[in-house]
Amino acid sequence: RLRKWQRRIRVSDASERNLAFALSELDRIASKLGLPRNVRENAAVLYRGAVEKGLIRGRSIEGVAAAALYAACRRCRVPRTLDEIAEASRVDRKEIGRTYRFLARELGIKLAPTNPIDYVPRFASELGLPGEVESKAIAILQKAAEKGLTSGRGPTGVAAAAIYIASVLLGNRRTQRDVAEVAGVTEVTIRNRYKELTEHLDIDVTL
Amino acid sequence: MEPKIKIVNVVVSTQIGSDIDLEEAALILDNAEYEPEQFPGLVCRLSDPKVALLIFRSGKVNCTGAKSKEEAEVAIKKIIKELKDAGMDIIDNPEVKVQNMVATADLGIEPNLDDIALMIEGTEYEPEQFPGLVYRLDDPKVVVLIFGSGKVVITGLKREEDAEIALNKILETLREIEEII
DNA sequence: GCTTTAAAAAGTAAGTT
DNA sequence: AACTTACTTTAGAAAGC
Repeated sequence: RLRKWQRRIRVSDASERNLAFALSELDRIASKLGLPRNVRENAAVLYRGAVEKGLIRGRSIEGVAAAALYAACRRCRVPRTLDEIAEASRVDRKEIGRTYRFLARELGIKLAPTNPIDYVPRFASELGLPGEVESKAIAILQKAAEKGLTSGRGPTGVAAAAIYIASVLLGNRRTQRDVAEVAGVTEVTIRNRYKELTEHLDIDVTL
Repeated sequence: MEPKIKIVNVVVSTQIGSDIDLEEAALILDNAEYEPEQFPGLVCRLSDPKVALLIFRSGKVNCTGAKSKEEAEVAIKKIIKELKDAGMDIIDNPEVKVQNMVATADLGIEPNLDDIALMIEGTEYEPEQFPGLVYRLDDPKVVVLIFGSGKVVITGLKREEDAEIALNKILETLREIEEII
């Protein structure tokens, strides 16, 4: 009887220790990515939910924490790519993606596909672009979505191309190389999306 | 027979014997690779029916890359003959079972993947990772990858006729979505 | 879970020329 | 900038780690 009691204490000790570790992991990764408090809190809620439903079995705490953070970023509309999360954590993108899908399914969270528009504020800010360019890029992306020019393409690539076009149109030009770097895509991808957007949206970009 | 469905890959399994000496088989078969440290099966590629066969010590055999069950059977008979002619103890006409088939088709329309992802349960669409939307059907238990172009990949098929059934179900679902929108 | 096999879809990436 | 090659996703079997 005493044993059983001690075991319970041990188990709850381990659970608390694991939860504390998970929360510190969330904070560590979130800090590295400069994520706001609400995202961290959202991720913590998701993580606790996963613990309560016993979804951690067979998975690493770091993996679930990283996936929870990835999902929280999307829910808060300040998306980070799987590569960014993977780089900030010590979990590879494949496992984060797999765990994220598992969590979304088991916790009954349905996340809309990442909207390229959600990447614009961050990318534009990192490029030191003014609000007008940001607004123009968003307007381009809205038109692009209406014409089905975003479906199937990587959200970061389309967002990058829209920002590049907007920067040129409003006389705040950034090079494709610079935009590509902050967006984490190649210049080739920006060129491909650039061609597609300017052609189908009848945008005249005179350099 | 409206949509032109094309089977592009058939995976089949069978058994051609038991306790097969893979080292010996590797010497007999031409294009064979056997590296037990890397994988327990012997890999043999044929060019005639362009397929790949995996042969295991247990005598179990997998054949992939065929365009039909018949093609896979031809391939299996070929290696059986080669191994038998070399004196190995092999089963002659083993029963071949189709484990999976992959087909491609075209919906004829360009679907809005975002709408499908939002409105249909059981779909996964993560353009950051892959351009296709993953649609799992329960009835014919298959998985369909839907692309923005309207092209489609159906996999998990056990029977060829299920491809058209799955395709029609998806077209019907897509029509329902458009009505709602 | 991973390893190996084949094949398609479309996007993205990387290395050459 | 074009080409080529290669990896992302899906299913399924096999034997072993």
